[in-house]
Amino acid sequence: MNVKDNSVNIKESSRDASKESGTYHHGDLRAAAIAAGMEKFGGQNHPDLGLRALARELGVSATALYRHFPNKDALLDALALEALNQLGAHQAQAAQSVGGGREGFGEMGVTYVRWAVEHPALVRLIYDRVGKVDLAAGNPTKMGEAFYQLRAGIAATMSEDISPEHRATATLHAWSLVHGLAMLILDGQVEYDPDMIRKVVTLADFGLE
Amino acid sequence: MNVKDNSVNIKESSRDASKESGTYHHGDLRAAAIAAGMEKFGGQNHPDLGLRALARELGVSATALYRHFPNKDALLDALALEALNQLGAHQAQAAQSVGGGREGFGEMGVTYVRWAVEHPALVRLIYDRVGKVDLAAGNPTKMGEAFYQLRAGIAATMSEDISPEHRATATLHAWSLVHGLAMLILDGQVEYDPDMIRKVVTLADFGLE
DNA sequence: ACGTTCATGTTAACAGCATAAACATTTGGA
DNA sequence: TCCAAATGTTTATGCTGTTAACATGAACGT
Repeated sequence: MNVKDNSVNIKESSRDASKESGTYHHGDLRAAAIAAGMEKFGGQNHPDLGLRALARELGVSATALYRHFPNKDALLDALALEALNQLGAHQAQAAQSVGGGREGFGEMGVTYVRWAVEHPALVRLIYDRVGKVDLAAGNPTKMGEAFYQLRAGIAATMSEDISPEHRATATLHAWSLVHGLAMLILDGQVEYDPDMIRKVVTLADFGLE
Repeated sequence: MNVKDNSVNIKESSRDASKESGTYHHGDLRAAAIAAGMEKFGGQNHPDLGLRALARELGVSATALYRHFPNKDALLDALALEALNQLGAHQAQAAQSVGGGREGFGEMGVTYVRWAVEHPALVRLIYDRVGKVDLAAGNPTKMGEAFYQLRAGIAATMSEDISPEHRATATLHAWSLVHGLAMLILDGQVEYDPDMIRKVVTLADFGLE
């Protein structure tokens, strides 16, 4: 017999973990793994995930995740994509409820930084994974699209009667500013203060108004 | 007998590693370890150091480093401090050979970004370690001083007849901008191009001239 | 000159990690 | 109903950081 005398317990705990969408025989492990991973990264600063720990938390064997992800990096990629989509949605929503110009970008920047502060490990994960994935295999991944959306959201706060080159430069300027500010906060070099963020961000003048 | 028949070889390779400042009996391992670590991080993007690999490279036993560093983090801290000092020196030198105002800061920013691009793993290491160390034990570490020097270098490009608060805001703005730009490049989101860097950085207008 | 002490290095061992191979079981379709 | 594919478990391998016990050699007091 492969399974020992506590097999029933193991199965039960497996069932407890997730019993929705039970299309196949034990549970929807892949989704459960991503959900648990996202939750684990939610309140953390530095991304640190152990396959064994995650599997234990899911009530499943240590190597079970290899049926759904070829390796750890693949799981992290999935998490990073999920996180990037969340950030993108947040950002798009903020861009919608805001006008253009300096104040508009101020709101936009504050939103970016706040999301980063609230999900430090996820921001780190996003940039860490995309830095390795996109370069390795020149694949037009979904992460590429998601990043395009992000940049588009930032560019949306700028008026349209400026040259494309200047527009590109200004977009990069804005992205660098908010990203750098967020990173300095996450790395403990600057303390988070929304008012201060807005002051710093609204100092930006792209010559766009 | 504790040492096997190849003990002589081991000793010899240990001597080869570093024979200067031989104050104590085998070699100056601590310095050699830091030097080797710096070299290993020099041409790397993501910081990744293995104690065993490093020890092997130094011709020394796997656990020998524990006589000089309480743990791996302590070694990384030492490396980060060394790197931060190098960056600081580079930055101070750049600040000296440059005037104030927008162009001055442009030169300064290009220097910061270029150093980051040339030493990716070291920049990552610096911010990674300082983010954990300074917060954990509220110690007025040498890294704190080094960072102060860094900010001072950036602030030096600004004229003096502006209010301290505005000055602080502008400094943070400038730091965020160049740091974010550097990070986006290291993470593969922006390709390194000195001219573009200068364009983006000189877009900054802090109301300081 | 000699013996002790301390800094430094080595060996062996432990727990945890990612991962691969072989085996077991459940599901779903022919 | 039966076979194949999907999913999970067990076992094993080689890596990692770290600790404990032991060895060595240099420095220092007498």
